[in-house]
Amino acid sequence: MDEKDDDLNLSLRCPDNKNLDPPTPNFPLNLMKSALPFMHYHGNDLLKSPADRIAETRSFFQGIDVNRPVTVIDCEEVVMASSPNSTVSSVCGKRGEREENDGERATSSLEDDDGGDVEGRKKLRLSKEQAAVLEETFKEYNTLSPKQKLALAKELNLRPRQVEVWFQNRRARIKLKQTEVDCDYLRRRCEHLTEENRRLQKEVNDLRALKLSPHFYMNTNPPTTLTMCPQCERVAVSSSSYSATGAGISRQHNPVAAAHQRPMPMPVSKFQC
DNA sequence: GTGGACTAATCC
DNA sequence: GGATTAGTCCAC
Repeated sequence: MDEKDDDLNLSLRCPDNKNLDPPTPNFPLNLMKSALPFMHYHGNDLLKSPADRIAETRSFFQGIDVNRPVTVIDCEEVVMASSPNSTVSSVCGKRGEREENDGERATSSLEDDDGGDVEGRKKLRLSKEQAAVLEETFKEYNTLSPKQKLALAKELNLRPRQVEVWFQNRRARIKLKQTEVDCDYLRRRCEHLTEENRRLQKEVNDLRALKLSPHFYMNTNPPTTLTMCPQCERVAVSSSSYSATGAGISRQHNPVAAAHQRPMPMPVSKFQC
């Protein structure tokens, strides 16, 4: 068994850990463009790294009065981002309609009441900046309140529905990855326990063979006792007449005791001593 | 394979 | 009834 198993530190995420970061507090409700560090990627802003922008956004988010009323500047409005990486918001029409407007990717599109388009779905690729901000926000709030969603959508020039879908997918895929980690851990645990079971079975068989062995009944005065090592839980033979010279049970016929005496490399795991 | 988007089911 | 999840499609 790989000793790395000992380092397996499964941090099972509680499915409800979203509640650890309450979505609502400290989220920006002020949507004044002048206060939004990400709203304009013009001029010097383009020279800033995504990390700088994230830091700006973070400080911005944390500096907002949560109780201030929301100033929503038409969050459904789709504004073309100036960033060369920016893409137009996807459109949310029925499947089958989505191929109709391939040539119009760079234009804003008509939308229905829900912020969705009626022209058919287009594939959105988030810009690095958008993805970075979404990721950073997700680290703090893995679910968004409606106000948070609106604010973030406005900031990133996305539709609230897109932000919502992004968070849904993010949660789903993180959960999927966590499930894979869990499965891997359980598989290793199963292998470990199988191996442990095999070893114990062998010890049982050895002890049974020992019991049936003629040697077991020789020199039985004083009585031989089996004791279990509290550390490794292996059974050892002890007897007042036992000696390393073989007066008692020969180590050759007592593999358990022999194993205990021998400086055998012990399988190390957190389940064994 | 990744990730944005959708629908249906489920939860609260 | 709105929010979320599970499952899925499919553009890239």
